[in-house]
Amino acid sequence: MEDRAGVGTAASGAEGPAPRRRRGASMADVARLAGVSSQTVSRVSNGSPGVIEETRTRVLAAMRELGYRPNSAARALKHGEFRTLGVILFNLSTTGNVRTLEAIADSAAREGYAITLMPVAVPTQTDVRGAFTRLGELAVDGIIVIMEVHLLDTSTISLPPHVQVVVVDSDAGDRYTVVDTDQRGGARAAVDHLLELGHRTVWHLAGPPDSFAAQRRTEAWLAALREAGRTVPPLLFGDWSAESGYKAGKLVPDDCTAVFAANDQMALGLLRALHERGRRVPQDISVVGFDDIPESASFIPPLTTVHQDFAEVGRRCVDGVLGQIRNQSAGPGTALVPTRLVRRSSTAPAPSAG
Amino acid sequence: MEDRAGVGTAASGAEGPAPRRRRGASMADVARLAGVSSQTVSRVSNGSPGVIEETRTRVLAAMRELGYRPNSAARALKHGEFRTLGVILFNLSTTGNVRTLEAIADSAAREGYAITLMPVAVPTQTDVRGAFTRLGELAVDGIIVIMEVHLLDTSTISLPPHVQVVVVDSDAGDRYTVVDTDQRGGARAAVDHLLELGHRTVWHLAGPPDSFAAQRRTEAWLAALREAGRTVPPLLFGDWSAESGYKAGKLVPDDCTAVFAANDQMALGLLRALHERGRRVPQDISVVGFDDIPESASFIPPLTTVHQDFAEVGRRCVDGVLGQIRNQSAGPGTALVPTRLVRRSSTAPAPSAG
DNA sequence: CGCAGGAATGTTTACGTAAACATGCGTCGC
DNA sequence: GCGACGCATGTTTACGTAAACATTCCTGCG
Repeated sequence: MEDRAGVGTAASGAEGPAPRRRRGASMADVARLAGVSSQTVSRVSNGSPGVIEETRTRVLAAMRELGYRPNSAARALKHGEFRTLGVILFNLSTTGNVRTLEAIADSAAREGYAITLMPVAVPTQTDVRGAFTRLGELAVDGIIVIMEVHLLDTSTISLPPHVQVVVVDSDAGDRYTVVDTDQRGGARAAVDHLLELGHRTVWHLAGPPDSFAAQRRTEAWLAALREAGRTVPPLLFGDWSAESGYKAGKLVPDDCTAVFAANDQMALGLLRALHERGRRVPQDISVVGFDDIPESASFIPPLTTVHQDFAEVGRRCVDGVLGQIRNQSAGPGTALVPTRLVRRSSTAPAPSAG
Repeated sequence: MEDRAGVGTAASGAEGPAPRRRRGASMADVARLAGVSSQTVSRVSNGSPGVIEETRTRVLAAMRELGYRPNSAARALKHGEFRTLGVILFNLSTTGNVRTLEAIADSAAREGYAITLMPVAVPTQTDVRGAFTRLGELAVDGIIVIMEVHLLDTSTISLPPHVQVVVVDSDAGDRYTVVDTDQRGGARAAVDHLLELGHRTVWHLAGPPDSFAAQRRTEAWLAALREAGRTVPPLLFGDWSAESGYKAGKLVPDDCTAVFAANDQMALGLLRALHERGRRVPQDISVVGFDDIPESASFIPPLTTVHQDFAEVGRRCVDGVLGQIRNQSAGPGTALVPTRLVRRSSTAPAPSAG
């Protein structure tokens, strides 16, 4: 009576209501039903050769009957890998983050990897460390951090060993692999474009100062103006929202003929403010955005903006972690994804200048 | 010589360059270093009682030295659960989906569950089934499907057994647990609000016809008009985008005094079109949106809209799956999350009427 | 002084899978 | 006709953890 009946799928007849196992059928169950060994089931399950057609059919039938599906925990334990990547991010409310996440998920899926999400509500040091720790204990082979604000630098976050990390949009290129859009190049292209159109100088509607992306775009704007020997107008700040762009739009002086906004949403608000003030775009004033969100082609007027290739960023992130996982290779360093200026109708030659 | 040396951490002296194990340290490694049994390490790791302070300290030190972190695959295998929920969704481009996902991730994290993302690029039957299969093999205890279009109904998608499913925004309430916003109630509140303001009838700018949410909002709009005995104007269709709302705004006839848009983005485009046409909102025409996205309070004029509580939806989804996982309970059925009308400045009494 | 009792720690085992090795049987070559 | 080979399948084992059970040792009481 001490046989393995209690482990069987069905009621074992004795000892009351049979503890009705909750876990799914295992290979052993399938093997028993098909009258083969569990190893043969394993071979069928993995498509390994060396199983005669008839046996395979019988095993497959048994699998179907029992609703067998492989236990990935056991598989992961055996293989030493989870085929899963963790993504830490701070919010899902900015276009860039969401699009990047989307691209990461797609790329990962294409490589046969799943994505485990680890959102961190408030980006405090403690929370980030907590997230890293939890992810470290989670079933992931690598981690991608979508880091928009200054954090990794300011403290010694201890990453779990044996887990590879790639960071998006950060300054930590000396310690981690960083994938980022070429913010500087994009911003520079935007400013140069406006200068070439004959504008004396270019105002800048910047994003929040603690954002890496905003910071780089601002730096590049400044550098471009300085190199061209132009006067540098005061900075305007927004918080990425259209509303903040609208507010900033009210502050732009009448003699300003060109504005470079750090993202398309703020540019949208800016356009609205200018419209309300009766300043025609692009005849009186030119506007360039950043991101090339889908809607920007439908703004009034269609927005000249800097296109970011989020899909490519996602792809490189995934390639980066997987590369590290597989070859042990690829130390710290920064990979830049190129941007390109998309010229639409919100920019034109300066009104009075040549 | 047949001892366990080969299993040890360091090189065993013979046979060349020692295969340098890549997996992290295991309990056995920690145990060896601390001079205790692996069971004691387990007890320390899980905070179980019955470990003297001195031993605990020594074990913790060994853990730190080896950079030990528990192997979640082994844990999952032992426990029979992964503490992970899978989320299937079709795109990350609509506000609602993203916000819901965010809420789900937060709720899940609070319950100690992680989220595994499974995006399905093109929502064809095949792809969905594929996603379900892959997720079935994945390390998840339950699945939440964010289903915006008609799919589950039209075929027999076979869900992996032993995995609980909750669906957001679907008609499949007879077969799955469905959590949804009270689309009908919200739409009805919007229409009633406009009728109470004395508008003869209300036009409707609907979302894409294959969207469940759009469909329900349209139905409720229709029902409300019919019950009030009003004439039913022709339907306008958009695709959720501001641009489509803008286009629809050009088609609204001059004698129309009230429009109910199926989401805030389309309402935004609508406002722009009306503005360009010189129709003042709300003096000449009232507009109501749906969703209450953050920006809607900053539209011109601030938009009266139907607030959706995405956080609550996410919470209920997680509660739903976890409930099913834990109690086996909760069969099919639909849970509605209430909506509420937020009155701002885009609605006013009808121009000529009462 | 000896033994009961309990606290601290160790040993065994099972979770489900799959690599490595073992077996058994049929067929082909000489 | 008999052994070697190879193919289909079975058996053993290990992956890392933790429950269940076993052992040791110390304390306190009779």
